[in-house]
Amino acid sequence: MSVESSRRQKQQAALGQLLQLAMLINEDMEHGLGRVGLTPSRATLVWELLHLGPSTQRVLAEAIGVSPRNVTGLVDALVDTGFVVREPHPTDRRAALVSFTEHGARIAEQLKRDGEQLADDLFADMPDGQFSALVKGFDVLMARLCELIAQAKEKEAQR
Amino acid sequence: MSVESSRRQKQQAALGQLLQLAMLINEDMEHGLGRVGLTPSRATLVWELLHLGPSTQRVLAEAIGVSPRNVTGLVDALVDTGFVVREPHPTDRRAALVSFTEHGARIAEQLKRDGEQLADDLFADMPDGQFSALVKGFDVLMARLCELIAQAKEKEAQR
DNA sequence: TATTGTTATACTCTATAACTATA
DNA sequence: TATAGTTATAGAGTATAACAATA
Repeated sequence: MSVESSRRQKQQAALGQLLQLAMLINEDMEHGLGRVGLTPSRATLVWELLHLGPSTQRVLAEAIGVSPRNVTGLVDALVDTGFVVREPHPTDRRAALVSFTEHGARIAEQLKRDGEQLADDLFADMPDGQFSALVKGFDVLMARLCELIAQAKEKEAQR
Repeated sequence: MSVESSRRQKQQAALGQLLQLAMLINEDMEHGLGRVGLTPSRATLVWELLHLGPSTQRVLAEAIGVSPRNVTGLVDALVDTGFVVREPHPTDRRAALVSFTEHGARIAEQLKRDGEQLADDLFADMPDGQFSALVKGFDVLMARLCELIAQAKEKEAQR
């Protein structure tokens, strides 16, 4: 077995680990969401609403990258479960402004704290040097990945 | 701003980066799957079938972690699109053996090669030292995460 | 009696297209 | 004419429960 093939195998193991890590974190977060009565998609909307403030569904659709029709369903569900309300837009009678109920605002803040807690749980015990090396690796991977995606898009556009 | 709070912020940024990295990789893979006519769930079944060889639906259900009913739908779809066939089980007349068509086997092998290619694209340019540090970070994170999940499970079991 | 896979039913997320009310 | 959000329709993934055929 050559040195190159060994590195290859390590690279595949690394990709596998990265994917598994992501899967486990997602499952963990999803589990936490379920405990407060949110699904991942609804939580994404709640998250955006926390950062945007009261917004039209159109704005929310663009923020979370789904169709306007889809947002109707997510907002319907969040209204039914008491997280948000639709209010009339002050100047545009076609539009509705989505904003938090008290309960929704409380849960949104809790999601924020939960995220902070998770980051702390994952990284707090890591020595500074190891942590910086990991972040540096993330940076490099992200840059490389964006490069790959841009290349792929270019190729597709040529067709 | 204290040193501690700065580290906190970096930790959150790191978690955000990890999640975004995972999201981008998943989107990229999903895009590739779409090009060969597979959805993520169906591809997971194809992937398991590649590693298990011809299997009953029950075995597949446990391998991919979904209900037997769900596997029925996935196999139906993969039969309709020409990736797999159901064959009678040689000794158990209740069960069906799912196995690849020629086309399915070819695509499954291609998925494997695509994964290898992606790992190469992502990591090949990384110096050995940086790569090892990154893998070490993944190891530590994975261990920490499994610890956290185990703790959470224990707490839930107490209720 | 237990197991394999099905039918029946339901919920979530997603999309496009056609339509209504309003700009 | 364009935009905001809806109804209508469709497809994918997921689940539980009841039931068939077979072990």
